[in-house]
Amino acid sequence: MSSLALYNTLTRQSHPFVPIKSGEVSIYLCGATVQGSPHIGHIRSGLNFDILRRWLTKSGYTVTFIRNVTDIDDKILQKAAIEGTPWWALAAKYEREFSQAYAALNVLAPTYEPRATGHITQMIEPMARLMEKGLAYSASNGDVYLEVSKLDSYLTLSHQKVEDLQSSTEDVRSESYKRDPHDFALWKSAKEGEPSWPTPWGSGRPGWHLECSAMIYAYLGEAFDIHGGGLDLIFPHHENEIAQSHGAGWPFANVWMHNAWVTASGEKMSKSLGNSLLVSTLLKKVRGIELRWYLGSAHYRSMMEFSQEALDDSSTAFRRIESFLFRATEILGKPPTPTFAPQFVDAMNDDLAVPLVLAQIAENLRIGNIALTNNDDKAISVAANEIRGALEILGCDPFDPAFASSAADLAPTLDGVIALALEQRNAARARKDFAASDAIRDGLSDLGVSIEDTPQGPRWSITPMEKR
RNA sequence: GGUGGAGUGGCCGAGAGGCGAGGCACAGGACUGCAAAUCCUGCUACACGGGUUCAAAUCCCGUCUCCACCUCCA
Repeated sequence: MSSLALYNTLTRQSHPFVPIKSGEVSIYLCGATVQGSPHIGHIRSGLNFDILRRWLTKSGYTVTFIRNVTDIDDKILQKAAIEGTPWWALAAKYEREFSQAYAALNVLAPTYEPRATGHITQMIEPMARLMEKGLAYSASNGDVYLEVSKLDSYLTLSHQKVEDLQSSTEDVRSESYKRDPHDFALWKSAKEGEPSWPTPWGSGRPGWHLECSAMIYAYLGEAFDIHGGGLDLIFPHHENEIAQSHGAGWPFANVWMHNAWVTASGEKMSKSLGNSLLVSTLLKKVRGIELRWYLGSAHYRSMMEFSQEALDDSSTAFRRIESFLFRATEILGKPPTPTFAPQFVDAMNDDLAVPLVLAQIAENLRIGNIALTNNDDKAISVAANEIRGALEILGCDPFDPAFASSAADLAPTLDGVIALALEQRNAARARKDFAASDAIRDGLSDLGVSIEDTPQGPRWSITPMEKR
């Protein structure tokens, strides 16, 4: 049986995964800066790493998964000022929206979810170490900067040269405070009307990068296994995390994993382009499990071009799978038991080759449907078990209580009512009164109840309201 | 300018030297009172130009196009 190999952004290659502590895996994922509503790109990141986490857990590792919340930054302060609400209220509002979106898509809650503002004390330590080593300095404006030129190495993740970097306009403006335009802020000095916390170098608020280094050290220690995030965090965020943490004397992350974008019309989704697709908007069109199936279907390192058509196709495909599992459950008298086929294990171990898994599911679905018509319970069971096993890792198990709808308790009643209608239809069909039988079927269909005649008798399912 | 990524059939999307990934759509067929669902069959593609090789979508050289990052970003 194969063992897990993961692609490491640091080396641009896949390597066999070897955890620091045998049997344990520590993961840190850069979570959201809670300054707006979550769009599907944000959630794709959480979802990709959720699949990794589920797979590691199923592979027998004890996984510690930390995903932070950045609840203080320039944009949060700006937006709060514009809206006239306290910055912490704005941050909390969007943090709740992210939590709801994660939950709707069955992204497991992290082992711990630290907030930046709750870890100011922990940020002092790396700053102090960097100051002691002479790698950081306190500038005349009260900011604390990391002096990039003093580092042993810099930009090892993005493989760039410092001199090739373009200087930003901000750097040009603040050059008088920085010793070098490429130095970056660990700590920003207190400004009128902005929140601040005291430090030995004056009061202020954290720079963007320091919080992650500090929280990683607090929860995962000096060295940990996997650091994840979106592709756009490689530079500057992750480079600067490396700079701070290495500078502080910590070995830091072993493997760096980065997920690719969801694009719309070929371009990265972003608020400035106005092409953001909010999770809440899409959840009005498809169920959470369907949106997850769609967003999880591409390989995590591949760009994913969103289209409504692709989402609809994907939902239809998922309902086929679901329908098979439900029919199998009815025939077998119990839900399938998740199992993992060797090919599935190989695919997941190959840097999470989800698209290969999709092909395996499609093949199993075909075999399972044939078994269904042949009344081959053994084959039905094998196919259903393997499909459910794969869906479980992908976080799309229809039997997962996380996806149970509030209407579930109405199901027995509905079932009875529809069964009654179907009895009438069968009676009509028996006396060859097809006008009457079709009228019943059409009537149910108008209400969103679709009927399938199977060798085991008619089945019904509900078509979501928005699809009609 | 620097650093990466991508271009695969009508559409989506894997693969990374040699047995047609897979899905959707479409066409034909089986089943059905008719549908739906399901199954079977068909649709044989790798941006362009060279090269290496017995063999290239895959390796090499060149070209074109698109995307991302270069201090807000998942």
